[in-house]
Amino acid sequence: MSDSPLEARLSYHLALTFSEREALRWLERRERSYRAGEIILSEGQSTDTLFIVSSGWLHGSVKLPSGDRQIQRFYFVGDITTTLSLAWGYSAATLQAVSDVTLFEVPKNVFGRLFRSHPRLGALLFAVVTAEQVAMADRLTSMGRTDGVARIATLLLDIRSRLRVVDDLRGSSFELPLTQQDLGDAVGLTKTHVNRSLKALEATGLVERDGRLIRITHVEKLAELVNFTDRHGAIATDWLPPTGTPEPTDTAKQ
Amino acid sequence: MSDSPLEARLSYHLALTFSEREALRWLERRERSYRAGEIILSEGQSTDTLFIVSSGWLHGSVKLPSGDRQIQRFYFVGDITTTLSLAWGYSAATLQAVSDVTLFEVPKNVFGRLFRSHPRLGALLFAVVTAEQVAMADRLTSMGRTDGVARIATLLLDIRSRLRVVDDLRGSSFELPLTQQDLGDAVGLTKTHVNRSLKALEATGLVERDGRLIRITHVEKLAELVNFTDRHGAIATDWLPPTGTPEPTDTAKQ
DNA sequence: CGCTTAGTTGAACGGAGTCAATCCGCGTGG
DNA sequence: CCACGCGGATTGACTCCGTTCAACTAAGCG
Repeated sequence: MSDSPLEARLSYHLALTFSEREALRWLERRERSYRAGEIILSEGQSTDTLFIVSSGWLHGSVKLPSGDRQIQRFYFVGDITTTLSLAWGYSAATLQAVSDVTLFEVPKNVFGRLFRSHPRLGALLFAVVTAEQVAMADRLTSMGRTDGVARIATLLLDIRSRLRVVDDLRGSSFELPLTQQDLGDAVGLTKTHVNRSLKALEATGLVERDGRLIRITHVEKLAELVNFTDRHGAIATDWLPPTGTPEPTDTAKQ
Repeated sequence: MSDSPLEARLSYHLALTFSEREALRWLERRERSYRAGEIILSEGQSTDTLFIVSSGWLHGSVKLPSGDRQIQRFYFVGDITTTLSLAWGYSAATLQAVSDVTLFEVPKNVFGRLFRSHPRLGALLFAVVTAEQVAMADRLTSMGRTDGVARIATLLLDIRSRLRVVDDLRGSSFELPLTQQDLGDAVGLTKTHVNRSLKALEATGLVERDGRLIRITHVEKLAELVNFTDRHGAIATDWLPPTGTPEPTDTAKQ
């Protein structure tokens, strides 16, 4: 009965009330599917909807005048693409499907109402974005201060930990429907060097590859080697406000 | 009467109600000052407070096992350091004062209550963080896909546009109390190469330096040259929920 | 089966790092 | 008022990681 991705994501952090769960499901009404590789939204394109990932995964990227591309972030099941366009009337990046995906389209104003009807959810969503920001800061650190091998390793670990949450992920291997060019665009390397870095990673014995299948044989060891911290675990919720809405008379004080 | 930095920041996007303004001021009660260079909070240190920047600016950084440092982001007047510790019980980075600063300390749960008493502010804060995330994605792109000169130029443009908001910033020059090592730690370069990049920038005639004073003589031209977009302007607010709190009976629907 | 896209590999180049000396501004103590 | 000390800015020489350019191979597909 409850296959709501967003609900699942938030429930991971906190036990939701019936009312809250219902409100989340309310967001997930307009559904649409895309094929792997399809472009859902282009950079600069005007839009007033957000997307909640229902299945599959995708990425947001930008193109530079030089022709280079930077993949800024990946979106997995339960993620909301608020980054792209909530703050403006247009999208700050191109959203493209990595695998076949199903998305819920949420008008921004519907999303906005959620903050009013369910303040606790609003606060929780805020915290989730905050955690994402830290994850992005990690990537920044990775790109700014580590070499090719470490960048690739970090990316693989990160993707793995995201896929783990939803997909079955039996064993330690997972499918990576990304081109080496894509990997390079994500971590700031040339496809050529991505290839060499992958080879080097394999040589350490910590990672195995078979076509699009990646297997990290010693997750802990690799994580320590490249100083990786998983930012996708549970977040603190002790500071959240109580459920429901306060008395209408309760304005500022309290 | 209204020298509340957070209020000023949010008012920039939206006309606030009296009640909302009062609620924001309520956050800014515990004030504390630090000298330039002082460390306010260390990476990993446990804490349950957030900081609102009242005056001056600071940065958040992490240290790598290799000894390298990465400055992940700068905080200016009106910024809230939710990134650092809202989602966990400890800080994800080290917070250090760049200039002399004054900060308001806000307990996380007090911050949380704001979402309940003033949902619209909650949504607005959400949007602000979203915009910050896009700004950080820009930095990622800059570091992943551009050379030293462009990275430094982008950083200077970004800092300038942030300082512009609050400081007087008469003319086009501003003081940059950052070491070349700091600049390097921010954009992923060696201090040596930062120096060379700065020299190269000066050679273009678009930037002038005099000690710690930076002057960008042709902002537009430089911005276009390095493909810089200012993400700190006004954000869309048309999707925000109405002011105040809804009827207590109004739970999920609507 | 030919075509096209992605993965590999080699060789040479170059941006950025490393190492290290020198310069400079400035505060301090004498 | 001046010598000294120190952190930061500069600059030079050399090295190296990652890019470029360019084959060449493997894999999917109509």
